[in-house]
Amino acid sequence: MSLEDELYQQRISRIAEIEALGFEPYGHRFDFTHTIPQILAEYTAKTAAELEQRVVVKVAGRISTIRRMGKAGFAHLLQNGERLQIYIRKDAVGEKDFALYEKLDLGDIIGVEGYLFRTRTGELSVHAERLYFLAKTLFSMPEKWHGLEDVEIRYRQRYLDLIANPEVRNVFVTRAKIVSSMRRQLEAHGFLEVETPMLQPVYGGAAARPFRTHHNTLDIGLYLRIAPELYLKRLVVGGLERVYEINRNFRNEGISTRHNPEFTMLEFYQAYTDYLGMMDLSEELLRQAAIDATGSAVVEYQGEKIDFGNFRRVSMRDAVGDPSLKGKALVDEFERNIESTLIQPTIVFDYPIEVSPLSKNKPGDPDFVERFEIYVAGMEIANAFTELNDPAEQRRRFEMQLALREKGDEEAHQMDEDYVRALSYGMPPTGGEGIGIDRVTMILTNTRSIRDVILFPLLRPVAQASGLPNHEHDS
RNA sequence: GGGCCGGUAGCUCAGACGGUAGAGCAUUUGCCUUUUAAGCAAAGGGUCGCGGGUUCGAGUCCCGCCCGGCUCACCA
Repeated sequence: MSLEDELYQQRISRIAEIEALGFEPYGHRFDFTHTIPQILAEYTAKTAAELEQRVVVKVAGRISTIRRMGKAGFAHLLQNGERLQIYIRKDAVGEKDFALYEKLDLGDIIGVEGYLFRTRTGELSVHAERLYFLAKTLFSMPEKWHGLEDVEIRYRQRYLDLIANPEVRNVFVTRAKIVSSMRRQLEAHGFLEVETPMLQPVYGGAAARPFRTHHNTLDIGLYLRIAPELYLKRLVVGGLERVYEINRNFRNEGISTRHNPEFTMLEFYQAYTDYLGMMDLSEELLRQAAIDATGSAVVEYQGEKIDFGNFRRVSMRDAVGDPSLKGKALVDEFERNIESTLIQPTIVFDYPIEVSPLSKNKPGDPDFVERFEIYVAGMEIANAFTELNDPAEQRRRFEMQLALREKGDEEAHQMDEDYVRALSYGMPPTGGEGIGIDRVTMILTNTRSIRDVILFPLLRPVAQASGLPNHEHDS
């Protein structure tokens, strides 16, 4: 028998032993008096003498360490990323509960009732008077010193990563703070949160290859959206003058430390402003999100201090510094040599018209449009423009894209007749922007890989895990 | 897709030159009523990612494949 089977069988048989003692191996509701973080926050400052007026508590958590010493012992319970020590002695908990204690495994989830005290070495602990059994673990937990290091297991079994590595938990707590900060701020500015289709008959709003799927009852092909943009602007036409959506986009392209096939985008649209208005708003949003997520507008990323309170604004032409370059060549040069050098928050504005089919022309400068992107730590984190609201011009732009598609550009935009029709009813002048939530989270949590800010990043399934056949020519 | 690196016990890792697979933690048994990487004593535990090849002999060398990481290309 392999060790893994042996450990498993051991724990299966322990379930029967726990039942024989009169406990359920998988408990029901447990009414705790405090969470472990609450106890630590409330009582860490109390001295041993102050705790002599007994504070009785009921707490629950997962056993993360255990030290048995004959007729007594210590353990640490882990809850919400924090640990509290418990002290169990036979004469305090009684025969039955002590027999349970002797059968506990690392990773089991238990409840403890008892009073707070400080040990000889001063650690705040619960002096147990009663134990409750809440859930059995059948597998052994990652090692206590090094945690879980195997990157593949960390991503495939994220729950183990979250148990073993407290800093991972913090990344996702910070991510949630960023999202809620954005929501709070946009709502304060009068934006309405909406949801638009993920399944789209025509995909648009970005240059990317899509995922394809099929609806059985309608018997039609559909695309997973690459962006919500064209739907959000239909809503602006409809009079929802400030709208935003925070949701997933899907792009059928490469995977890297900065790219996951599904990723989270914040898009927002504001009627009667332009890209300059979007610049001001995005500086404010990002600065405040940094403060709400980390406590400061200045954050450290990979050894660099990045100041979200101070954005530089530079035109793409000035950033590249070569007046002879135009169109795609200008963008190529920018992406090749300039982008990675933009560490501090930088707004790069005025893009060539060729690469910007949804942006409004720059008055007096027919080769350029009113568009900007924001770069931080060498990464693009936002893309914004004054929205093109002239339906005839929009149709010409789509036609330019179709010409590119004819020449084999798989990422060129599709014609969207329904969108042109919507614009034909009149869309007010509008500024719009998309902010990549995953990348902002990377910077604000000081992580190098996008997989570390996505709970379940896409990995190749192991063995039989995929339920679908692979289609060789499905692109 | 290309290049580089990795996959050895449940976890974290060692294994020159090819010569009977190791450590710590975890597990099991015994002792231990304020320990905290608890301690002491003993024990069990491995298709060395998978498949071929070379060899008297392969964790180690060669070939192919699988999975992952970094990186380049594409992209946000």
